[in-house]
Amino acid sequence: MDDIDRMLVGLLQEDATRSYAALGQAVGLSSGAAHERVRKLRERGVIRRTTIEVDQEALGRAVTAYVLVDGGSWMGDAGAALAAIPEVEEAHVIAGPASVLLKVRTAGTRELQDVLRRVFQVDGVTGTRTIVALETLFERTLK
Amino acid sequence: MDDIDRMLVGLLQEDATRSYAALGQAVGLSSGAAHERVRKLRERGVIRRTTIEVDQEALGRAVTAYVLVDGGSWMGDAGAALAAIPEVEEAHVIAGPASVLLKVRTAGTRELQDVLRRVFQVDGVTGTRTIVALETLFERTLK
DNA sequence: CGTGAAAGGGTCCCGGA
DNA sequence: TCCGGGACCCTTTCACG
Repeated sequence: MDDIDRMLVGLLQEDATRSYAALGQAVGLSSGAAHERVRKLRERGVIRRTTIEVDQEALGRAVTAYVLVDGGSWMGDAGAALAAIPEVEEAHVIAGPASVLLKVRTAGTRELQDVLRRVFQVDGVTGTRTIVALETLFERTLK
Repeated sequence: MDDIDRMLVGLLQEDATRSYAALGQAVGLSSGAAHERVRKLRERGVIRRTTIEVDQEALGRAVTAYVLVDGGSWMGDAGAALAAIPEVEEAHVIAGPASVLLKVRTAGTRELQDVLRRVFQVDGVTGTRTIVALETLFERTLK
């Protein structure tokens, strides 16, 4: 995990369609060496996978909301129960004004209401507070 | 934007290294036709770009936090001012207990404190409340 | 851990339906 | 809009430094 590895990760975050030849040239290595480094970054799990970034609105996901979830008994795997709700994009156990914070994306407010109902049915949940995003200023990948 | 397009988007979200031949086979088209559809999805902006998913901890980003930002005058482009802080991954104007919600990733709590200081210096900001993630149950791409 | 080259496969652009 | 073919580039591997 040296500076060259960090450069390769940065370049691939910007555009993962770059060829190994171009990557190598950018960091001062042959295509073979660049290929080998990227292979190892994948192997070690630094690079999890290569994906596409999708415009969620174009796919009918117009509403973004954050949900603060209250409740005490997080010993049972609430994680799995929350993961079973397809509209939940993230779930974090938090320090602060609630137990868990969710990021949720739905087609509309009606569907959001439905997701909240399902969250409420998860074991140990005693309440939810929802924060709706009116406008997303930006969502980006770091560095 | 028909069912085939949606399938192609789903397949590429899972693994963007798939060949057009494999994509075509999966949706019942030739490699050329699959290529053409994906090209148009990019052109229309449904597919924004192809990237890699990086293990943030492996890159020295151990702390994830959400910051509720208070303040009234969001006419000046606070968006640009917030985007100038590299540790801010997302920024949303919200309805609820604050004006803006940020997602922030830093190496440690010391760096988080530094980010909060810079957020406070943005025009119109009157206060912040920070929610630190103790454990991330999951972060995934939808569908 | 790096290079350079060779073989196989994929991308990408056609003419035609 | 899709198919099939072909030229070209890239990936992937390997012997060697």
